[in-house]
Amino acid sequence: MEDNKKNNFKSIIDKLRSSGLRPTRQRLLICKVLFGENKDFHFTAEDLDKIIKNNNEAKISLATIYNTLHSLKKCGYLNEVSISGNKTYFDTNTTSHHHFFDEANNSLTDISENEVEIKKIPIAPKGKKIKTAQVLIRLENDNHNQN
Amino acid sequence: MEDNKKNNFKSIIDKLRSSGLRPTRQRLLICKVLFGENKDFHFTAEDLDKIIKNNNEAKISLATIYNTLHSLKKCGYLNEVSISGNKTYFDTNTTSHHHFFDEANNSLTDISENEVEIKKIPIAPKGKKIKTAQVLIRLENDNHNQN
DNA sequence: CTGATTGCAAATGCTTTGCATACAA
DNA sequence: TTGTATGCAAAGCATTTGCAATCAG
Repeated sequence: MEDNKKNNFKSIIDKLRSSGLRPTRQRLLICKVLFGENKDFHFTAEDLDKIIKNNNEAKISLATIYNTLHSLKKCGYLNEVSISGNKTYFDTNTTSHHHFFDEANNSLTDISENEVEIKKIPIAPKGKKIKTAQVLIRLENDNHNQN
Repeated sequence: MEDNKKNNFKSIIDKLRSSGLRPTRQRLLICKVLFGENKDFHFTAEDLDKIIKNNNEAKISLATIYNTLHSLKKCGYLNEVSISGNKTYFDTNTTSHHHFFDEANNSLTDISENEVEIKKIPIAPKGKKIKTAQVLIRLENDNHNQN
């Protein structure tokens, strides 16, 4: 487990290097938070800022957080998800997948690709091709049947 | 056709009234723009502001445009679509439907409900129920086969 | 009249930018 | 040393809010 983390850490340095990103203290810390645990999650720049502040490992300026998130996105280590209005959400899960969006608390959850099956899909307009087809399932509270 | 517009216009007044919205000059003008032509479209508050400015019918303050859009949304005459990042898009098509999003030019197009069929869908988490399931198909340019 | 609506300008919230300082190679 | 990256504070947008003036019923 410790070994795993070390390996992850080392591989992160390599990944950054191979993408032309210098493995700076700030980038490593951010990557540790984002990719250290191996569960996928969604977050905003400010979420990440808070997590880092709470871990109270040396602080990172918000500007650097934004820079780094965009760099990681450009290199394909993060996806950007546009769902709830005005904030930019990032997703550590870069594979093709679907989402639940819970309107009661503005939270986003992954749905793995194989839990959804699309049977019929329109053809792309001329000169275009389909890049991805993602399903967004909006949830609301079920007051009649709380299970 | 003129009759149709007049009817639309009249029905808009009625609609507004029946939703408890006073048919003010500003609201009528906005509704005329949004629902006068009977094709569905997508727009931002600023788009609407420009359209109204260009038509150079009496100007409407941006704050009022925002207010009105939110009122119309609340009454179910508009849908809000969150797709391309930081701006809020509205959609005059309030029926359940899907979208193409063309990444080459950031444009959104409707896909009618019956062009898509979802075969398998996950069950909602406890205490929640599914409100809608919408498919977003991202498009990119097809450079190999322009048709 | 009386409460709803408008319009302005100021305020807010998220994100980006400019630029001097610090750092990695 | 040399170009990259960081951090701060300021600027930039889209959107919202407060409040006085205006309008609809």
